Amino acid sequence: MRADAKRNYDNLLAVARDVALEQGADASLRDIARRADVGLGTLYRHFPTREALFDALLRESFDTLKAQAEALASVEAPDKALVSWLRVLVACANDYRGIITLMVAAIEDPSSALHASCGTMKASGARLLARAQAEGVARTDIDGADLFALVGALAWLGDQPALAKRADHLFDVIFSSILKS
Amino acid sequence: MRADAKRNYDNLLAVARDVALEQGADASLRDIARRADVGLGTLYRHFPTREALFDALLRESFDTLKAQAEALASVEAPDKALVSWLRVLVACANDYRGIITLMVAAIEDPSSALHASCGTMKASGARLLARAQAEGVARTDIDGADLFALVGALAWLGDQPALAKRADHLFDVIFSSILKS
DNA sequence: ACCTGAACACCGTTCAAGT
DNA sequence: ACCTGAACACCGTTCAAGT
Repeated sequence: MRADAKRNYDNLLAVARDVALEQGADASLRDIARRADVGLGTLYRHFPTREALFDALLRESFDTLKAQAEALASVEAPDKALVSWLRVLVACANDYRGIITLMVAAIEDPSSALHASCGTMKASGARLLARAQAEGVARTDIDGADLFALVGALAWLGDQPALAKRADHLFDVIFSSILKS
Repeated sequence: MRADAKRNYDNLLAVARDVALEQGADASLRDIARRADVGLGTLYRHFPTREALFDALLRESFDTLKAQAEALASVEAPDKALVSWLRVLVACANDYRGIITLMVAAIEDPSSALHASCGTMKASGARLLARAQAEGVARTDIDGADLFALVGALAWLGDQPALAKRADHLFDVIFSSILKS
């Protein structure tokens, strides 16, 4: 990548982070380009879709979550491992209001730039769930897809100003019933 | 209301229903006016906000739900009454994809045209929940606001194409843990 | 009273023209 | 290679002008 292109890319990402943190996942791309002092086409060149932009914004979080899932799978008690990992996942989704909707849509859309990352998250969760189930500490009538859906629902709660304050409590309500330890 | 105005109102509502059933709660108002062969200002005259339009579209459902809640409160077993009423509420919300987001926002916004209706729904649910709790068949660590939030989360699941098929199952998972019958 | 549609200030997305 | 911004086809919302 040419030096000026690299500079634009980094600047764009930094500005997008600021804007998206305050305006959420459907922030105006035009506004981002404007604040980054860059032509709109430059934004589209670096991030052909909104999903590509958010995948870049969440890159670190996704990588960390994947590593954490692997680490937790061997050390912690299976129920604690699952719940604490899910808590982090939901928190990451809540960083960008509305991103969870893009993420769930990405699951069934292989052409989405978020598809791979979301597949990884889903698989990591499914593994932690399977271990908890195998050890008899999680109910067995849900699977990895159900778990991802529940994460989506809880992240959505955290995105709604009117409901956000209940999100943590409802997380406990729901997972206390899924785990039977 | 003048005869021509009444005709416009009814027509607008009918067209809006069709469009919203297929496009969801953020259907284009311009498109609705266009399909109703009416000026955009006429739509705004009859329905000053999107919320006002959807409150009108959901009027019957809201009234029916309120009546059902009252009827169920005296005949059915408290746990069955609660769950079956909630199922209908979620189904109504799922009629218009995305309407649940407007509804939850309306709770904390007294100026929303959906505020009253949502308050009524929340109160109806809270009453059924309180009865179930009083009779010892529902866990007591959630309140009416939590219940409404759970309904929102489940309705949101039903709105997501990638998750909708799991919504019914997760409804059961969640409420089987809230009711202890 | 009621209706119309132009006007305004925004979007997302594309692409010819520039360096 | 990369960048720019005008162009296009849309929005929601308001409001002067018409009947």
